[in-house]
Amino acid sequence: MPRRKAEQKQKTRDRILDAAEALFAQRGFEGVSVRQIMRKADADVSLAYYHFESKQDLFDQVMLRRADTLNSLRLEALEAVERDHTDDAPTVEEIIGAFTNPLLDLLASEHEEWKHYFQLIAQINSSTEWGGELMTRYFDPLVSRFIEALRKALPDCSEEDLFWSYHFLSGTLTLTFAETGRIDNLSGGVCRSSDMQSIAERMPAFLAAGFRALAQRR
Amino acid sequence: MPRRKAEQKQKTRDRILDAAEALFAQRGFEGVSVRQIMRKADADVSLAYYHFESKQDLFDQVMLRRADTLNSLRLEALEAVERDHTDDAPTVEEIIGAFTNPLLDLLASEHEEWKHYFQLIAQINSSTEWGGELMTRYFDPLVSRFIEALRKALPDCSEEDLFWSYHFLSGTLTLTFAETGRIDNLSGGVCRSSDMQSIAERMPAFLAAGFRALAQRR
DNA sequence: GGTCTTTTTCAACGATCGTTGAATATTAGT
DNA sequence: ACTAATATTCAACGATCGTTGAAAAAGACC
Repeated sequence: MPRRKAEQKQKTRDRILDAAEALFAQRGFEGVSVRQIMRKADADVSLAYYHFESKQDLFDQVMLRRADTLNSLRLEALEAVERDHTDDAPTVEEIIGAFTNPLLDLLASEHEEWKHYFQLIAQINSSTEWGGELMTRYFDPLVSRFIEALRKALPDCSEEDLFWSYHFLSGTLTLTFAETGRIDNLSGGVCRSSDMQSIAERMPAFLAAGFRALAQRR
Repeated sequence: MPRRKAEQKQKTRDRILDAAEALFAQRGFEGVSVRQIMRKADADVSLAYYHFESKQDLFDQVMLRRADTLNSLRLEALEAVERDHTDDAPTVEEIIGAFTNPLLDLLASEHEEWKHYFQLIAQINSSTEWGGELMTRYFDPLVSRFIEALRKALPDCSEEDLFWSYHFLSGTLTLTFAETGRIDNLSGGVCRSSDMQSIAERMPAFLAAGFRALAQRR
């Protein structure tokens, strides 16, 4: 097994993925050309087709690259919370925290990379064209696991209310972590999209209250 | 003033706008070509450039066409709620209802047209590239008016909490009304994106509880 | 050093892109 | 009916698109 060469190849591949991730996040799949991606990656156009099958495949690999990391961290966080509750069930806040805290941690450690990734997810999640298959394939299994935990935390909540609550959460989450800057404009600088501290303090409380409101509905 | 001809022109213009709206909603600005739009509108390519300055202008006019209608209906609903409270302030639920009910009504009366429009808004709202200017220009003034009403309903709420609460609401709203079908997949058919009745019953309660949770935070 | 395999570059393909100017069809005003 | 104005079509432009095959460069193995 050649070492130097395989390493170099992986490095090039990652450079292409990074460039693609940033540009796709900014302008969407159709808004970016392979040529622009490779220019940003400082490599020849056709090199993209040596490392990837097609533009579509390149996009899929961008999505896949971080999906496993994210899913693992979230699952780990959920299991840690459950481990602390051997007899009783974790609270809604704790479960939502396990779902959102990994995102906050990742943004704190490697901000730019994950910011682009979350922007990409936000776009896909609110698109009818792409969202369906992609989100279902890579994220729904873990989401079902979280909903299962929430079901135990809210035993009186109906299935419909549970799914709708998660759906509302999903919209809040994807928009917030996309850091679109919308709130910066609207608030005239009072709030900043990138202020993860403020988000961590507020989002779980806001969403948990919503879950409880629907669960206690008659 | 010529009547028949001006009418025909307006009809053609609307046909182009309808086709563009549907396709932009489905695949985004860059994902659709002017030729595809005009094929769907059953008209020649260059006719697009007789009615509109450019592809970008066509997109802007698609956005503008329904913005005024939507803003007016929302403002009217808010003022109706305020009229019913001469001495005390409206509740958070009522204000949120005035913000969301017009969307439900429009979807009930002209479902397809407005569905495409809301899908378009959802895409723009969660995009860093386009969202900034467009949303700020056409919707933020009215949003500020709603936040003002919410401030009166929650006099103890800090400014930051108020803006963050609205931001969370905004994510929930745009995703939900885009009818992406995500919840249909996730729930295995228990919930349907197009079930406006279920949304009307749940969303205001969910969001109002969130607002109150942040307002009562110490 | 020479050979083989792997990585990168060069040059080009047909298709489609947004846009335009001139020609044609349709309607308005007289 | 004739003319002027408006609405629509035809034909084409240069640019860029995603993608490919063959040549060149670089590292691995003997």
